[in-house]
Amino acid sequence: MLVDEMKEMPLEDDIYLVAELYKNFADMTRVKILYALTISEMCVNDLSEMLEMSQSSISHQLRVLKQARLIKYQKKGKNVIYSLADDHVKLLLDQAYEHIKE
Amino acid sequence: MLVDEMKEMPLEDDIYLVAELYKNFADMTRVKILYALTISEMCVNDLSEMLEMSQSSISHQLRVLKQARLIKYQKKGKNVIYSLADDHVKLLLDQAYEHIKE
DNA sequence: ACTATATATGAACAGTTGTTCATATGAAAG
DNA sequence: CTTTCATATGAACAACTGTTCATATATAGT
Repeated sequence: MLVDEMKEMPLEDDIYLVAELYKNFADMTRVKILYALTISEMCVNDLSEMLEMSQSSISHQLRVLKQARLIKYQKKGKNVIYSLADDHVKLLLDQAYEHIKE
Repeated sequence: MLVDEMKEMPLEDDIYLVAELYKNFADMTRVKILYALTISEMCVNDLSEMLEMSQSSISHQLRVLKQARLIKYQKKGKNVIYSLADDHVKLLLDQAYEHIKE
């Protein structure tokens, strides 16, 4: 038995944060965007074409992911290049992928 | 560079499953239930009291988690004892916890 | 300054979700 | 077999979410 095994509930605030984090992954469009960005950083239009979805829809969802700090962006001329905020994001995707493939 | 690094989008169906999986974790009540069950298996009334929520609400959410195969149950007299389906579930919780604590 | 291109944003709307309330089911005890 | 306790379920409703459409902002090129 591991010493650090959990035997108590986490704090309400932490549970809130966990649920909020997972909400970002609870929609196909956002998961697609995140997967796309694991392949390569991309501008809004690239994402829009690659995922065959309206620019507006992509843009709205990018805002959600941005606010959750799962992605970051950098302006380049007329474009805005989005990329994953860190490796943790891919880890979360991979973990889910493993789960559904078991 | 890792050999198995992803350079393609997963299939639409797999993305759907990933999003569906994460939906289960995208609600505080369900996350609370799952955390509670990492501590110990429990009947509906235990959960209801522990989380200070109505029996009906807990029962509805247990159904969702059951359908997602994240929990299993076993009847014991008048009670129904719920427990986590497998270790993977705790892993998914832990991963999120790490993320919010970084 | 004007035009074209890229992105962001707000309102509106439909679809989904989580809770409550009332009630049903089911099992055990008397 | 009736009562009690534990759980499940359905309808109703409010809140939330994701898309579309229209429009705003911003940058680059002419």
